[in-house]
Amino acid sequence: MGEKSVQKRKYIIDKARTVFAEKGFKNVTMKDIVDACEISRGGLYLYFSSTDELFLSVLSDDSDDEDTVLASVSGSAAAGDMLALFLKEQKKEILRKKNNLTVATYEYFTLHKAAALDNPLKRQFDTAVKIVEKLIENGVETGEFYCENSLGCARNLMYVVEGLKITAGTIGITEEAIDKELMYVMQGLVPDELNN
Amino acid sequence: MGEKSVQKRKYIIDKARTVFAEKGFKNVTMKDIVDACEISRGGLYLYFSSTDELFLSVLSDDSDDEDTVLASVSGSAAAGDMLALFLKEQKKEILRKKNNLTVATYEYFTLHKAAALDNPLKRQFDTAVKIVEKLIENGVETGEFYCENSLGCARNLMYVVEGLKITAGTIGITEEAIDKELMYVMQGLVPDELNN
Amino acid sequence: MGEKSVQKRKYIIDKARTVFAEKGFKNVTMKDIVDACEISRGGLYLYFSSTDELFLSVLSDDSDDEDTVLASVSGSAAAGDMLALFLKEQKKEILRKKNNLTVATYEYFTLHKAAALDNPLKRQFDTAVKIVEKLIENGVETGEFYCENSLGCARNLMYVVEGLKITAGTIGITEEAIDKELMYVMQGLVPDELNN
Amino acid sequence: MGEKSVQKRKYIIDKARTVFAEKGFKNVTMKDIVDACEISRGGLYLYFSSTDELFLSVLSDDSDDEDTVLASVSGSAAAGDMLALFLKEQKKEILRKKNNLTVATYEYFTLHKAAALDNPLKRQFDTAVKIVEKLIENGVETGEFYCENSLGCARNLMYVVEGLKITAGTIGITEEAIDKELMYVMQGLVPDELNN
DNA sequence: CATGAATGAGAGTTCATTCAT
DNA sequence: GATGAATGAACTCTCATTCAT
Repeated sequence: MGEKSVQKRKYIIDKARTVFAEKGFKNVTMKDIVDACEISRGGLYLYFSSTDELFLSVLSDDSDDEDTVLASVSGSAAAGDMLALFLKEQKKEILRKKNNLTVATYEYFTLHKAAALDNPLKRQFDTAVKIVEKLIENGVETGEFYCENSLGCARNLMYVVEGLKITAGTIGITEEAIDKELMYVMQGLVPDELNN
Repeated sequence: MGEKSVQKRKYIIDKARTVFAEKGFKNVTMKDIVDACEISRGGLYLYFSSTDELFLSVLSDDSDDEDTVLASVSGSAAAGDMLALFLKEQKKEILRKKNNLTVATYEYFTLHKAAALDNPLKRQFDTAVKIVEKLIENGVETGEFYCENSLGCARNLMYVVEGLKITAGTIGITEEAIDKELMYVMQGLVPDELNN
Repeated sequence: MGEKSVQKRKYIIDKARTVFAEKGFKNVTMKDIVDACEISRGGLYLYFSSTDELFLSVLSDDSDDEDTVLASVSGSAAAGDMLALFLKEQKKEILRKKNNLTVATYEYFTLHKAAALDNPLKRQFDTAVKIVEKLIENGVETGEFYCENSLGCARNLMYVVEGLKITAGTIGITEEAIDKELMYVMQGLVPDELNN
Repeated sequence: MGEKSVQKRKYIIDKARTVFAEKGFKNVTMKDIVDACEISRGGLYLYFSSTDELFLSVLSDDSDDEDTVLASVSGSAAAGDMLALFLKEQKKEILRKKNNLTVATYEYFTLHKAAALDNPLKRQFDTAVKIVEKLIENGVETGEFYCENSLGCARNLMYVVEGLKITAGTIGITEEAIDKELMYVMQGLVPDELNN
């Protein structure tokens, strides 16, 4: 096996992300990847031996990106601004047509429920909840937010985001609808006196 | 072609529902259905000529069930009770292991976005929102609920439900978590004086 | 087995002729016949158990028609008129779109060369040659025709007819082209002094 | 896709010609070809994706051979000799058992009448007629032949050849019968004084 | 390391043929 | 006799995977 090229590995993963985003998971064949990468069949197998392995690689590659996002969120700005920033990222993710792995991911983890425990999807969700919780707690301390159950509130927000994601990927959704929905959630956090 | 045996058609649809629930949409082959039904290859084609057609039949067969649910909801009980009943049904749906078509449905409509306009998924979602809206409005009138934006609130609730459904189908979710989440949403509707 | 209905047998043969004429031989399935006849699958098998058997029946049914034609030719009119009449029949056959079994017949006997000896096609061809030969001999006796080798001449004429048939069934041919060709052949029979 | 191995392509075409010659067109399946070539199912599809495509390839491969024949005919020998040579080639073609595509070709163009305009069969026929016409004209000029209508005569000859071909492929025909027939046609071209 | 021709398992689909009614 | 639902064999076609170069 040896070293192969890390660069080429990365290249394949990037191309594969596009393909999975376009076609979901099960619908993608090794041939689709080979065509998208314009490499040889055998060449692909040198790096990945199945769409399963490839998809997981795309997913963990994505986690890196997310970590970056989360890092940027955990700065020291006002809690409200930071939550707004976080939601803006989520909105971008929801609307993203290209490279949107939502449905592919759902598909993949339907086919592989067994691995559900250390499921990247779960980790991702849990991390996001924790971050939102933190942000809300900060906001409550500074008086920007009012919330008696920051964990419940954070979880609620993330379920709404999940709902928006899957809706966007299947039924379709307009930007306005997303804005309206996220606004609605945010307003639940604002103290009544400020709300008026 | 005639309708052949309506009974057998129904039988195939029922078996197929189980298969789709287990394997999603794209992962299901006509052979899977044939095996599940214990009929011949040709026999299946007598009734359905593709997994597409079969899946849509499963879906519309399901709609019947839903209508029943909705009918039961439109009784004349107290708004709060009726919303609770509605959410209980949703919870049942979210938790359902066998015959849960959530992911298969999402998969199907990812592969067939073109038909998005008269998308059963959309119709289903919109109907649910309308019903919840009505229930909330009733509750507000009787003083059971407090809500300034019943449509927004209804939509929020349904996005949460969607989020719970897809989470259950992929990451997995416990009954308690669902209860907690639905409770959280309900409490947002209860007037403050009653909440304490 | 018993008697079945001679009438229905005839009905099936007639419908089948149309189908074979449209689609050739190998391309025709029992289902095609069933559809054309609007009878049941089982019903067809009561009368014919394969397309082979059915096709042969169509063919021998045709022979009856031909005998009629030949009978009409063997009247006592002038040889020239009778040959003209015969060629007119051949032309009709060549041009016939519906119920033209030429290619189907060729196909059938390609697939069943073994049975070539008592091949209806051969019998048909030989009979036609004999008739033309007779007609020419009559014409020579009455001075209408000039021909030193009536058998060769008859055979030549029938090969031309075969060539025209297959050309019509594949490349396609215009009525004028047929007329021109048959005329050319006829003129070869007319004594020089009359030809000018 | 590239051309893969030209050699193998040629190999497949050669094997396929034998199969089509034996079984006609419609009766041939991709599996028949696979078996004849002793290659894998998938392997065949690498080169040809249907019996249609394969058959046309066999046909155009044949055209090359024909061009050679025609070239050899357009030499500068005496017209009579050249026509004799041409007919000898035709006779070889008529008698050829192995690799005789006559019936398969007729079958193919019966099933694909639509494409009749640029029909190779028609092109082939028309070319042959033109060549014979030229040969006859040359012969008339040198006094070897007598013929008032060289085009009509050429066409007649080619219809006879077509008739002989299809007869050979279905009913069957002896070499003597072909000789007799071709001789008959040739004699029609020889001036009377020489004929005696 | 990289290539891409080749393989063969397996999915989709059609149809001749049977058989209970 | 007649029906047509049901069967299963056979065909088309695709793709993951291998391997000689």
